[in-house]
Amino acid sequence: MNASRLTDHTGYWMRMVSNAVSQEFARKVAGQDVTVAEWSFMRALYDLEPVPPSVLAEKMGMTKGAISKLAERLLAKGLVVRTENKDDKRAHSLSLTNEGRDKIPVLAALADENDAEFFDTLTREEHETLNRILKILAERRGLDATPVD
Amino acid sequence: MNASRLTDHTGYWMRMVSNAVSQEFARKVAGQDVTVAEWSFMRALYDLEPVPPSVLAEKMGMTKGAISKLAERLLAKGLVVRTENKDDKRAHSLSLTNEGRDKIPVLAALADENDAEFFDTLTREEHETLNRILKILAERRGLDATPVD
DNA sequence: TATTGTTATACTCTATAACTATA
DNA sequence: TATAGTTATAGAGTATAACAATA
Repeated sequence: MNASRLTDHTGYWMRMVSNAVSQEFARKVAGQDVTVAEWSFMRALYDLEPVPPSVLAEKMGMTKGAISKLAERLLAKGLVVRTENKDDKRAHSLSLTNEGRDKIPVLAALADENDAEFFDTLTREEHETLNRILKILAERRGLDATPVD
Repeated sequence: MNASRLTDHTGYWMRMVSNAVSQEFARKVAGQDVTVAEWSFMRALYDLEPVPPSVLAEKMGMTKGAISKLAERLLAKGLVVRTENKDDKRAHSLSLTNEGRDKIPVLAALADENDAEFFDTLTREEHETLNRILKILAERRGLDATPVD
């Protein structure tokens, strides 16, 4: 085990790059009064709504406690609503409000901008390969990779 | 801007995957009484020691305040030492202690294990491509990609 | 004055575990 | 008893900004 072997950990470099990307993106969405985790939550809702918190937790790789806390904040911001389940009073579903849904394209544009800033340095082929690999990895972990189109 | 376009954000998927990898790795290194950020810090030191905190901050994409806090914790654990700079009494350098250096191969083995768990699902070529791309991205951001060998 | 680094403060993110309400 | 979800608590990670010491 020599020094150069140590640099070969994919998880290490992925964390390094991902943190840089997310930190910069956090700055961008702060102007919209939204955090990165909130964007992620809203993006997932956009595909899945109406969805119970338990399913969202599974799809996002988070605990239900974490989802609950995030949901509460988005509820307070008026971006998300709860809908009661008539069959089971313990359960409910989460959806975007109109205000929340209207914010999606704005935030997506910022995400595009941020992606460009970091990934346009890659060739088109490299970028596509990276996307493909990331989706494979997400899918294998049961994270919410939308069905192959 | 339709729904399917929204799934194409590289940053989104990278964060999803990176968080899953780091969370699992955190569980693994917890048994060594080390956090993921501490491992990252120690790995960087392994390549750069002795190094002033300011340089480490730059190489790791963190603020000097964050480095200071991490360094203090590793100092308390006996894994890192400070060395005074005789020319400039404001400055100092950080290095691993023998105990810290001995821990590196143990932690690196856990990182290998964790990488295998997540990335062995890829073909060898895909894995190598991913590594190459991540290093390109890290380098362009001035993060401490060790010199090309 | 400028620079190196620390400290104080605050907030996000997340987990674990205890709890509540309903089934 | 089991399940859906919330709440309480705690700690990691990080930033910003004020500060101290030295240059």
